[in-house]
Amino acid sequence: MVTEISDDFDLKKIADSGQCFRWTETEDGYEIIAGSHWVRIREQDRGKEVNRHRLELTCSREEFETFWRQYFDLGLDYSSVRRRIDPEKDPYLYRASVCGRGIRILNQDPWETLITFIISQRKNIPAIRLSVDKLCRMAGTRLAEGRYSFPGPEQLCSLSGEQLAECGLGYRAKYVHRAAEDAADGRIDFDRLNGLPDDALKEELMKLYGVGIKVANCEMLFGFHRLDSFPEDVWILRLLEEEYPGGFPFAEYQPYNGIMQQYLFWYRRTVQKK
DNA sequence: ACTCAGGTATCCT
DNA sequence: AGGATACCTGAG
Repeated sequence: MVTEISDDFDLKKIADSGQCFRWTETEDGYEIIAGSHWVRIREQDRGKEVNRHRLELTCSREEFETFWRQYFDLGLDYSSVRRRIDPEKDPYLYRASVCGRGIRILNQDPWETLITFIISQRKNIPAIRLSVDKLCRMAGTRLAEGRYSFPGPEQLCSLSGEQLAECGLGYRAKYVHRAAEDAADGRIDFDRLNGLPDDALKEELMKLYGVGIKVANCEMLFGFHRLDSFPEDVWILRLLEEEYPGGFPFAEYQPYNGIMQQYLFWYRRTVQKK
């Protein structure tokens, strides 16, 4: 099916934004696995009009409307969020947002996101991808040739410590195993967590073994779509130190500080590279 | 060989 | 409370 989108939308920037680890580049687009859904997506007539995107997906219109529309967060107008940035008052963020235009915060499954970001600690992005992929092949459900869903809590529980080690989890294996146990028997209840306000949700997430401030914020932003949460990693910390010595003006951008974080992170990593 | 990676738990003071 | 340190492992 084909759909038209008239808003910021850039597949490559989303893929490189560090929020998703199950996108693989194809000849002319990406292949995405999310939950039990699998799709190939490409943009037709790329680069003609700025905010007019014709996307071709290998799914039915029905599946697009019931799943992928929400996944890509098409209900939020990112260009209007971006226009809140005043180039005079915040030139650094403005530059970042111009360069990062097209990034969107995906709606990903909170379970999958939790495990992925537990794995992410002290790993670079290729290494995260590799571990997650091994985990899916080992314990996920086969969707198609060579494509596996992310394993559910019970599926992950069934793996031995040795098998987890084979996925290159290292010292994170015990965190992943505990999370799988807790989710499988309901001690982690994602529906309940989803009903909590931001501050209570963060508090609950940080109680989990292997989840500190950074992973909790990533889970808030990418797993629970709390768009105001602002993960502070080594890149962002260095950036804040250099560019915002008086502190970042969070009050200006509520409730979308997380989107601003994504522009900053992407700009710093891919444009400035320092 | 060596450092570093989208950090966190644990052990100090 | 806040600071130092160990930690698995793949990539550059």
